Amino acid sequence: MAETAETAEAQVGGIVSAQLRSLIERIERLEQEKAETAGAIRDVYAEAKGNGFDVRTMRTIIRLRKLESADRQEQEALLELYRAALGV
Amino acid sequence: MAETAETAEAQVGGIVSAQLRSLIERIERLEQEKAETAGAIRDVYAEAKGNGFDVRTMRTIIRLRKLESADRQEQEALLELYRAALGV
Amino acid sequence: MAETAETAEAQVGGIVSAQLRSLIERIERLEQEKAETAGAIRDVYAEAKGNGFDVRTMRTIIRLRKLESADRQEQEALLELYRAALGV
Amino acid sequence: MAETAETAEAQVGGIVSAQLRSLIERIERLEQEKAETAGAIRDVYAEAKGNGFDVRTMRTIIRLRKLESADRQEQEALLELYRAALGV
DNA sequence: CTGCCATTTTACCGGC
DNA sequence: GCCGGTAAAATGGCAG
Repeated sequence: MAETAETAEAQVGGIVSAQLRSLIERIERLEQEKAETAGAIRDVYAEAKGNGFDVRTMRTIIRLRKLESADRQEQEALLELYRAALGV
Repeated sequence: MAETAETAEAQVGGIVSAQLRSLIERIERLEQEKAETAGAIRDVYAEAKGNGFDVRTMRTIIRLRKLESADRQEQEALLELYRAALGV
Repeated sequence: MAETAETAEAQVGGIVSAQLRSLIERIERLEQEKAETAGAIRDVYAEAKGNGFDVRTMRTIIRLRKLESADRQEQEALLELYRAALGV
Repeated sequence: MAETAETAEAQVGGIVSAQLRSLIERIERLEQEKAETAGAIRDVYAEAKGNGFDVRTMRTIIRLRKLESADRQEQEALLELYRAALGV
């Protein structure tokens, strides 16, 4: 066996370090992607504004639609909960 | 006039300090009140559970009702927005 | 005896339903109260800001004060914050 | 020419409406994409946690890395974090 | 004790 | 260029 205890430990530290680096780089890549998508959204709003639409109103519409969809999902969840509670 | 510049400055610092203390104490008092209300809510859930109700279901119902009310409010806000936009 | 089994059951269902409604309303009332207190807290922060205080620093002070069992390091941070806040 | 003024106006309204719908759908699509990327990030954090890494520390590291113009103090904090993370 | 959900804090974006 | 408000991230608390 060629490695002393310290060397083995160093290897483990190296491996852990490499894992950490890999995870962090993956996250940073994804965050960049997310930022780009956010940029694209901003561009669409800007385009809309350029075509005379009111951004504030658009945001309200989109928020409302999201809310309605969340509402529907909740209703389904509640129904499912009742279903389970009643052993149907 | 009895005060040197330094003394006046110290007075100002003292006043600012007293203001800060007062504001912080008000906030802490309100936060305590909020915590107490949160405790009361927990108690009601505990009571409900003791009477055989399913807490999870109750939470879902309450969340849904809040969502519905938020939805209604948003719809009104949207209407109001349109109203304003059209100069009615 | 005037009630059939089904009627009695329906009564029980009605009572349970009323209990549930009552519990939910109590919780909703308390949550509203809690929201109002939260609003009051926001108002105090707004007032503080209006008087030239830094809200972020105040939040930090309050958070640190909540940790009554603050270790030495936190005490130092608190001191440093006061120092900075008062421009000493 | 077959269209009255009102009809032409209705057409314009229809076109505006279609434009608005298109813009909103584009935004909603992009927001969904953004949400999916956010989900992927959460997954990576979960994986990291599963491999024994401390998520809070990782978040701090990533935040510090984002501040490319980190001053010396931050660099020291980063070093300290790595040191703690690797148990040196 | 783990995962989920609510709350709180931070960051961003539009408006003035 | 700043302010205010709104959405996202992060932390803390609670149920299971």
